[in-house]
Amino acid sequence: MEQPRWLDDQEQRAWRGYRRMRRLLDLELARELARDAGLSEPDYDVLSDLSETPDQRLRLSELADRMLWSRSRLSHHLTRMQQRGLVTREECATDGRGAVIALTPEGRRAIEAAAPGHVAAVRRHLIDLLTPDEIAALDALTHRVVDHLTGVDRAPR
Amino acid sequence: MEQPRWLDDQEQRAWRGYRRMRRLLDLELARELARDAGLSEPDYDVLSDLSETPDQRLRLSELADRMLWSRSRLSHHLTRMQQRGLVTREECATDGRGAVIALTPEGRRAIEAAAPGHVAAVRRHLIDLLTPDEIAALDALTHRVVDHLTGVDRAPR
DNA sequence: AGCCAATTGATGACATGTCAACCAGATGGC
DNA sequence: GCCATCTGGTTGACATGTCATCAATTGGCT
Repeated sequence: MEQPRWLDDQEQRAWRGYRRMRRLLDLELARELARDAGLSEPDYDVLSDLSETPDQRLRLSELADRMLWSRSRLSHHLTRMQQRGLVTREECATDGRGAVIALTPEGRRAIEAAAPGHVAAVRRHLIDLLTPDEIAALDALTHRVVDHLTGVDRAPR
Repeated sequence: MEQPRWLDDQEQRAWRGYRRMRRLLDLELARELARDAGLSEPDYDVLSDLSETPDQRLRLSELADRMLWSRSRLSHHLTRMQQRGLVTREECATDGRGAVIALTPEGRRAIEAAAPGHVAAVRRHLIDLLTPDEIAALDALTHRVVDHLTGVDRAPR
């Protein structure tokens, strides 16, 4: 922390823009999702990830890793979703400790009902506002940052 | 929601990359901030916005608007920060209902101690990983989305 | 086989965020 | 000047997220 290298104007604008977009986009997507489908974004993410697996079911840890959630958070959230009948917990055949999370028919119905509207909202408020170049840039840049951040964990630092 | 126009591969990658970056970057910045300065990101944001005003003080609503927070959230958070001695609430001279939030010397010390490290982290994990073109693209694109989202509120829809 | 460290997932205590209800002070019409 | 209404901010109840801890298993090692 010798001499701070502050952000220049351009960098500052990009950083602030990012944070502002982040917040507003989140609010709007969450609002529409709740209004149109009765789901929160976390609900949607869980259902979405589950529905993408071949068997509609995943080990809790596997799901948590994909979502970048702590097991604790996921466990808590699942008990809530379970009470609403969206998912179930099953025993794991190969590991006595394990919990296998499965989509219920109701959960499947919920995600199928929610998805088109949600995708449309993502388009309306983000994707369709960008040029192809910008989408490509976003793809490249975000993945570079992600790679860096996941690399950091392994590195000794 | 007639026929959903799904995201194509490129769009999908950009969208997922964005969400992943969002999450990882947040975790890492929050982690370093807590470790190095004993502040949460919300703490930092409040202190930062306050410290940027000429007088180190702002009306609660004004602050809430800048931060895109609800008044309620800000009020709750301020009582916590107040208990830690980082900010104070003062009466407003021109409006008997009003609350003016001011940085304490301690709050000022906290933000000044935290800022260099935080900026460095933002550089290390984001800004310095991007090309100038990408930073410019990020600036342009985020502001376009922000403008769209803030315009939406006014529009009848 | 038997032991022990590591892993899985659940749980309780607590921090944080949201929502609706509320109160006091401001405002505007009459 | 008075009342209805609006606005700024606070509050309490509740939803959600984090953290530390715990019990049950597992798996490596001898």
